[in-house]
Amino acid sequence: MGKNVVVNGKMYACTISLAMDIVGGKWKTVILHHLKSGEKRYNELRKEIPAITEMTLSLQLKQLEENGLVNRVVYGDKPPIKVVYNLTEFGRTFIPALEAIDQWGILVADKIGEPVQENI
Amino acid sequence: MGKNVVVNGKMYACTISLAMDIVGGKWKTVILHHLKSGEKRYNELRKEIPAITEMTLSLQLKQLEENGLVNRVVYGDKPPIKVVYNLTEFGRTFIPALEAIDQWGILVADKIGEPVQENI
DNA sequence: CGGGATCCCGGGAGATACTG
DNA sequence: CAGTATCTCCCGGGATCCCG
Repeated sequence: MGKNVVVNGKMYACTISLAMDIVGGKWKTVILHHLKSGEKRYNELRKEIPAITEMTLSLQLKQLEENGLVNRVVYGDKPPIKVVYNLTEFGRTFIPALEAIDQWGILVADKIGEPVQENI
Repeated sequence: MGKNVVVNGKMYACTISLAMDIVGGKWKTVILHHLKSGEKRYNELRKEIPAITEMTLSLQLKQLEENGLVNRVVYGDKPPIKVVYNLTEFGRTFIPALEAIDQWGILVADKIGEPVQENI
């Protein structure tokens, strides 16, 4: 039932745990979801994910980049510089799973979520 | 881009973070994956997921049960008792996402995983 | 057999302030 | 503009032992 796999020196008993080790955590899937629609600048991501802190956002982006899911492109060498993030080809292979998770989240929200005003 | 949702008093900025809050973590998707094929006893799960500790397994099962994904059925009242876990109807709604994650994990393993002997 | 109690640790994540 | 540098807190998860 799922063969053992070794990736980057770490051993996984099944492919599910491998996948969750790469895209698990509180923010990674959220970031990937926001990059699905196209490239985004750092501050765009911050505004679209208000609950994340600067430090956590840049840390998660770095980890996604290290795992080859996200590409980081820098424009300019003197401040103000411009940095753009987008999904790599490998990152895009995760989109089907991402959408399946999103669909399930929508189902859960419809089923047991309480409605909330958009604006205060 | 994804409306705010409140579930169990917690607020989520998008459905992805809601989903990850329910099935995230190191073990929940792995457990659900092993329950996909049918009901399992506690010790069956332990043997199929050797890397998990007893305490963590029972804790994760309890949380899955609290969120309505897993059903726990007890047979007998004097030790040795028999406890069986299976997916609820709601838990089964997560299977498509689970399989999408699994497929992606397989893809990752094929792409960057190193092969490993099954037996020592 | 299927857990609970207890103790513990590492790292994920936040708050605040600062910088090339 | 796009981050770092610290410091801190919290808690998911592990280790060990025990129990109905």
